[in-house]
Amino acid sequence: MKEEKGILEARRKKAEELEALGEPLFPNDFRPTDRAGILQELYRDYDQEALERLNQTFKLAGRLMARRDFGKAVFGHIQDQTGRIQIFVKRDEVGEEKFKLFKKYYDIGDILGVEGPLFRTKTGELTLLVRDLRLVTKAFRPLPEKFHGLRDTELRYRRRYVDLIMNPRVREIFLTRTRIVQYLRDYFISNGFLEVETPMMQPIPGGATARPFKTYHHALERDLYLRIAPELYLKRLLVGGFERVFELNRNFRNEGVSTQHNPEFTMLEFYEAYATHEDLMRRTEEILVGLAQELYGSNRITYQGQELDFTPPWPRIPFKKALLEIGGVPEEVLNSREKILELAQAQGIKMDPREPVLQKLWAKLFDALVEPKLIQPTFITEFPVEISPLARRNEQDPSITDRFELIVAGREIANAFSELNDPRDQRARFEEQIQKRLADDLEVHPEIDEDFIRALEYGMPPAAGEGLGIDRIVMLFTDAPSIREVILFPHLRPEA
RNA sequence: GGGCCGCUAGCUCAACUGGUAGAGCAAUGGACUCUUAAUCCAUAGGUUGGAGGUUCGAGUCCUCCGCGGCCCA
Repeated sequence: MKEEKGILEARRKKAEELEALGEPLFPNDFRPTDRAGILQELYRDYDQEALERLNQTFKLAGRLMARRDFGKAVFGHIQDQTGRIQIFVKRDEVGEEKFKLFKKYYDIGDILGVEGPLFRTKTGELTLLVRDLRLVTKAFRPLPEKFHGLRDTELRYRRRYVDLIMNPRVREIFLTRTRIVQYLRDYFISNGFLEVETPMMQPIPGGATARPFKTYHHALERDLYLRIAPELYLKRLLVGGFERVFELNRNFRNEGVSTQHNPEFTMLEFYEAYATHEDLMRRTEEILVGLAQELYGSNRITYQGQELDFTPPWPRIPFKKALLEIGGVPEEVLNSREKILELAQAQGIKMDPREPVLQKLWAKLFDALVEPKLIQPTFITEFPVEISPLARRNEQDPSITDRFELIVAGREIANAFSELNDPRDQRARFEEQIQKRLADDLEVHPEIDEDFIRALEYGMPPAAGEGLGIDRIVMLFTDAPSIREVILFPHLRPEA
């Protein structure tokens, strides 16, 4: 057994003493009827007299966060999901025996059940005068320091439960995350979209270019991959006759972990039959403005010190034009592999010189030179067909696609296009992708998803689809600099 | 992947050019019936992220490693 250090040992010993006195440490028969934050709100404007007239007692459970001991009376604060409220425990109110238990055996960090009327202290704070109290859950570990709380970033992520106890701002971020997810779900449901669930484990990972996680199904004796995107399955549903569908769930990509990337992240993908990417641009504007209004009552929000204005319409800039004018890449460079590689070298942009697809090099330039400069919401359109294997070709110019990406604050927030529904072209694009694939490229799967082609052969209605990066949207609307601040349990390397 | 910064008591942080590792909060014992970072007295608490090295002597200097953060790409 691991040797325990002073404080842990003391707490354990104390708990065992309490247990020996016949007090259960983890009872489950206390039923609170009130909550701290609700009481604060309800009785905010009640003065002492009004509270007395109420002539009512309240019952709540919460974690003891602080105590101030005066001998025969103790002030404390208890905290539940909704907030905090001060409690006043007096010997004369709770009786000698319970008072002694409280003073000697209950610690900061314990969850207590308390009962009594509300009053106002001399300083005017709404306070529960405790008539009865008991231990609901004994804490065997001490909380962090009351004033500074838990600051160490690493510890905050590794022990998010402590982070949530100590830092109200963190609770707020995750409450906002839930509101955002609920808003989006409501939006799509009320616009006639069906929420569906498609496979997380796929025999052929598709719908994006990314290195997948691989696993193995023993009974089937086959490899399976955690999905990198749900796209190909959602399109099968369009074939099946569901005309508006969405899925809001996790994707997995086997890439680095950092403040901007988590190996599992949340994506909302939606597909709309008989719509085009133009329609989706308008929808995207509507959705983000709606969120800004819902959360802040304004089209403008502040992100990391800069103001973002979501008032539509947002600029639409063709991909190539953005490279030339925003990225400052000269036209003659774009058409020469050698010159691109030269430029990349000079600017320290990482590129594989063996990469056979010129447009993939363009994409690298775009990520490095254009994306970071786009702060206000901007649609980039007309992506080259070579890097858009699932998007419909533009009718006038078959070298580009009817696709857009939404960039906000230098980050890709959404990716959408009118869907390619010609099975012949789709097969040709997949074949092209595999043919041009470098032998050690783990981001392009070397097999064609034949069943997906077969589905297209049955006829997929014309449609447009979009993926919204939920973590990034939450970052924007909670002013979070790191993806780790908006994911409850972000992946970190194993503890040192 | 590269550069820089950090890792010291449960938590938040000190410790000059290398010279006996400290404080506040938390804890323990005590005083106190309107405090809110309560106050006052006392006590205890450490393999300084890990492994090597230099030195009479290392938290401090050097090397390697681990984890995190920031910046670059």
